[in-house]
Amino acid sequence: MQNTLFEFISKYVSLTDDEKNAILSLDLFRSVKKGTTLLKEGQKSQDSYFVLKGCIRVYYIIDGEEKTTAFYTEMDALTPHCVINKAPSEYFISCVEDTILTVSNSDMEIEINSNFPKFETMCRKLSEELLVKQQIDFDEFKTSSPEQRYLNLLQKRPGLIQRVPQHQLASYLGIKPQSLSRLRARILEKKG
Amino acid sequence: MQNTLFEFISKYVSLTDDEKNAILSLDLFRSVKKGTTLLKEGQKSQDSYFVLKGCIRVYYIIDGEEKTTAFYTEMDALTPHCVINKAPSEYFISCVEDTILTVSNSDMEIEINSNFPKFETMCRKLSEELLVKQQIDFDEFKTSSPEQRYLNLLQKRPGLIQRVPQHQLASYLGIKPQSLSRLRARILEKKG
DNA sequence: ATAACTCGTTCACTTAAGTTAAGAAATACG
DNA sequence: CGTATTTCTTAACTTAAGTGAACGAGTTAT
Repeated sequence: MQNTLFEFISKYVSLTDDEKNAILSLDLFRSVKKGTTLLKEGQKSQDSYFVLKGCIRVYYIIDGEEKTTAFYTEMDALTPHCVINKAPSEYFISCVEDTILTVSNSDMEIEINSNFPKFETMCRKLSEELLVKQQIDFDEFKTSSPEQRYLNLLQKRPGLIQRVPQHQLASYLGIKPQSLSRLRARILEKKG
Repeated sequence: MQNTLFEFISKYVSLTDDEKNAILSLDLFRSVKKGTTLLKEGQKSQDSYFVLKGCIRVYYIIDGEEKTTAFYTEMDALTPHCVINKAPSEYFISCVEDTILTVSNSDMEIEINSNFPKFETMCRKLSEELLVKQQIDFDEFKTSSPEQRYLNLLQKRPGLIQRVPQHQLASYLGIKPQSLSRLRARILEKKG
């Protein structure tokens, strides 16, 4: 499990064994049951997450309806808006599956930063990379239909469709669950 | 015009007069005519932009059709994907209006960085801020209908609708120009 | 000045998504 | 084990977006 974390970090900076041990001594690892809510709307939080195993999702509740906007799975890092904003959260975060993740708060990060300047470099690289990735995702979303989005997702994250309830997937694609069912039936028809 | 740049920078770090002069000596300012293409699909580029006056847009050409995904206006900064990726650009950038902007390339940024560590701090803060802003925009896009998106845009960037051709605005909203016309007529009906 | 083009709008028609409702299948729970 | 609940699918109907075509207004080019 720890290897997953270090494998991720090694994409951005290389750590000595001392540095690795320093990180391990922070005791960041947590096990969370399916259905657990990590963050609620209106809450203030300092916690960032890194998913080692399992799946967590971000969703809003708008007019009483859940609107899922993101799924984070193995090797995905998530810093909620409210941590950057220092404002109450506008959304919920909860576990789709039993999940193992690291939880780190701002104080810890400041402490790591002061001991290991490398860490700051990693954060800069990471947020630059995420910015570009997200911009590409957004562009793809804007320029394609729900059906294309679904086919796209099948290619890019083939596992996700199996792991996640359809109604959550539907709202992630910007449509209603009924439309997703219909759309899938339509695709099968075309193929067969 | 220079004040606009320093006003922007002052949101992230404070500069001494010496530092300001060092930036001015780089001769970053450019005037560009409406319609000029700053970046083409397939091109490699190192240039980042900051809009002082005017408007530039990002668009893809997919199946021969322009798909506009972003407009940048006064005080907006833009680093194209290809600068981070070091891969050929997937999209075009061109001027919607006569525009004044700063153009800086990676080499310059590295040089500024080595002389003013402040500058690196600014970049980190900026990309964190942009990441959150963009995530919120994406979430809003996913969770709303074209009509809601249009009304939203009217509120958030009221000037933009006047400054930009309707067909570009339509594809920015994820719909066809005809649908935008219809949608606007529908809204007027409801009001009147 | 006229022809060619671009741009925005409108219309009729097609296609796909939203809505409401019902029922089957899977899951959770006492 | 069976009951309740959630999840997924199907269907009929409504609403909105896509498509293709036509038109007028404004722009550009020759």
